[in-house]
Amino acid sequence: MSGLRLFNTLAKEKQNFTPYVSHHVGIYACGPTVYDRIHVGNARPLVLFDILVKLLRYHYDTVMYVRNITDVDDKINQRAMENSTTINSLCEQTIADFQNDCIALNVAAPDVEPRATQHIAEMLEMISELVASGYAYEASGHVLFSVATMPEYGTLSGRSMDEMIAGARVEVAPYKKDPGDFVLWKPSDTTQPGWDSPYGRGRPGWHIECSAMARKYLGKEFDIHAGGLDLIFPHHENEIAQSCCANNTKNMARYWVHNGYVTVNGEKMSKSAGNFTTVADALTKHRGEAIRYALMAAHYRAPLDYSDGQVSESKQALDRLYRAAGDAVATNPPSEFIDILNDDLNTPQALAFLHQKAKDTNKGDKNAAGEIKACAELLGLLNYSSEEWFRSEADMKDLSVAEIEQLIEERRMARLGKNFSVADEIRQRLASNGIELLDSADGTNWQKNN
RNA sequence: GGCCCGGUGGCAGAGUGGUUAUGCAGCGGUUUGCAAAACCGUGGACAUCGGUUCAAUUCCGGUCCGGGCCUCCA
Repeated sequence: MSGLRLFNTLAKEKQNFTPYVSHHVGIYACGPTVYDRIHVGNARPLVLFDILVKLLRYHYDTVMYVRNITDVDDKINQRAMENSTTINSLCEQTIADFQNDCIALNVAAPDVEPRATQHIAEMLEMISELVASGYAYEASGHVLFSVATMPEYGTLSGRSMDEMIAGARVEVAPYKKDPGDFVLWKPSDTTQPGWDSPYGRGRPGWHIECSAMARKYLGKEFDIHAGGLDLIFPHHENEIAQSCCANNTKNMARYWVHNGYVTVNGEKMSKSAGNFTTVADALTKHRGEAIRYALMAAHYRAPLDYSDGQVSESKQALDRLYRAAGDAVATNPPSEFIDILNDDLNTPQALAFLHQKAKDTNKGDKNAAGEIKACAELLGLLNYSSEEWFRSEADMKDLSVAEIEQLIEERRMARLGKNFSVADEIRQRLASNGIELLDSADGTNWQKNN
């Protein structure tokens, strides 16, 4: 019994979480399409589901976390052409960049990170099952899923076929039997990546890879499927259709978890809107850990407005935690903290709890610092020693550590001689180099400010 | 056009049918040669209009405003 409760999009309410197999959890999250660097909006689910997986690992003996990489997609083809590069080298470069971004944000690698192009056979197998059982049909070189064959289609997103047809703004391809039918396989010309198949040389539609890879690594029915709100329809709806029909199961995953958007001035951050900040850009101004903190500062289902100011505040909040926790050794997270995270991953309240513990530490509670460290581990925060945190960004172009320490010694002598104007000059000089001096009974410490 | 979500103090952001989180910023203290940190105290909010209730920011309904999905999207 974990006590974990999650808001399940399928049920539209918070539910107690129980895995299919006791002590074991399987979770799948939709990963990036590797045609471009990820932006802060893409980073939110990475960080949140990283925390969710850490919490699951805390509760359960084994957790199988699968996060795919989509490396076959028409956006990739287009971008490779625009950049006069090959699809392969674009993908390899983007994956390498992606992994660096994850490291900077302290997002742990999943247990399996399957790539679509390495699972074409599994996709074709699932497609042939769907065709054989009448859920899919061939038309004009395409294979399409027939939504009319699945009465439950639309359950996840809460829309009926009638509504969708009523609101349809898409041009419907003439070969579709039904406007809602979606592509499982499509023909490739000689310039496009393609694989031989019973339907001719072609490439997979977007959705089938997740169904095929989830089945391979997690089985026909698994516990949690996660992703951004914008994947509910059509992506996840279509995954469910493919998987449930091919596998003859009631569910693909039992719990569907969706994170809210990162917004900019209240509007969704997205590639197409052009209002995005890449993680790489954000990292030129901010610490990865501060960005990570900012991404969990709002509840995961609520929108999160991204701004430099927001990240700077996160940095200040982290400073406070680092000062309080220092280099204490992590003990165990208090049950109160676990309860907070168990309640649908309430990270803002979890952070508030850490700040409460910081206050306790400052007031003399000897256990609180170790508890802060332990809690922070679950959130993937406070990964540095306080020296690393407060000094690592020090700009050493003008002053070496030895020079800083020499100046501190000169200042100490000046202070001993009550020569405070000299002491203040040294403080000023260091301050203008971004070094802040901290006097205490034990002597003078220094840190990089801001 | 259809469907969905949200509006909390200067800002960010939890939560609750009655006792007003947390961070940053403000104010007054303690401390400090200075600075920082820390501590103590303090001001300040639940979009709006109705309804239910002994009591509503919290439940219900209308209004206004904002956002999203229906098309690639985390």
